[in-house]
Amino acid sequence: MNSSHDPRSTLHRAGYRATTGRVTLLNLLAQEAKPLTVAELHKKIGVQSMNEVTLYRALESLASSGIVARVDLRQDRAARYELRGKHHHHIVCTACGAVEDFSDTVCDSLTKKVAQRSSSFKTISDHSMELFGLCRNCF
Amino acid sequence: MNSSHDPRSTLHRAGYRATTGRVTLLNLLAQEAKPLTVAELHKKIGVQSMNEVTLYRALESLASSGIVARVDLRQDRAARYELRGKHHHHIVCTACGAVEDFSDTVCDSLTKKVAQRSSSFKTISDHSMELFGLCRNCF
DNA sequence: ATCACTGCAAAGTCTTTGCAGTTCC
DNA sequence: GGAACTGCAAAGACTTTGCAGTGAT
Repeated sequence: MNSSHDPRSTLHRAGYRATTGRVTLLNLLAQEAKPLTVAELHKKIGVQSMNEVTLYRALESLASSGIVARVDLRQDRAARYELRGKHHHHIVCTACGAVEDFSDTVCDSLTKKVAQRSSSFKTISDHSMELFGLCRNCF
Repeated sequence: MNSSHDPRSTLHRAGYRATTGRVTLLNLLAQEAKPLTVAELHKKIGVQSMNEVTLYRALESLASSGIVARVDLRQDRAARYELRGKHHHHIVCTACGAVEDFSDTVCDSLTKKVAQRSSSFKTISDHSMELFGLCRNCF
């Protein structure tokens, strides 16, 4: 049985301690459909349960080890975080902020092609791609 | 002759006034290879020549009318701006911050495909895509 | 017992807002 | 002349840092 959905082992595997706050954070992120800001996460976790600074530090750690991803959805100045599950991209409604995921079928090959053609780049390790438009409600 | 490289007419066409600061800004952006932060632009324009707040306001206007584009290159928390010429994307070196442009050949078709398949989105008007890796110097 | 983690307070960075004076059309 | 633009000062939003105390392993 895979342990990838167990916060405690996820944390331990990455060399972190399984503190209440971080476990709660990972559980919360696991059931979220879209990337959340630190303020949103803080509110959901419970303002009392975890200091906002601690949350910042936890997210920074988790992002640096690839457990969570930091996403820019152009919605505001705040960074958004989501669990790094299977690779995907976002479609964002520029009016209401609704987010839908989609899987790409071409990014990998495009990345390879661009890397080969580039005169100054050696390796490409990651990429971002988001679409922006209007959802049915806002159209 | 096309007036698309003349800051004054660019501004006028968009309904703005061709003030010294904005003309200088557009000229500066035209000769830049990569997106710059407000602080970088401020320094290049000359700290005396244009107040930083005015620069923020100018960039906000120009971005809202599509003359400049705001870009997120994950380098720091500051927004970066570039002239919106022909559509392109960026490869960013995660070590030194070097930026190279590339043109995409697949984004448009991907966008159409995703829009068709999406259950909740009506139209897609824009997209972002950046690649991250290591340049030859940092490899 | 040790070292990662936490909370609190404080500061730092980037950006926006208000308002009075100035400039472009 | 009038609306757009500007500068200055101040506030606001988001994030980071320092340090002493707490908790997980």
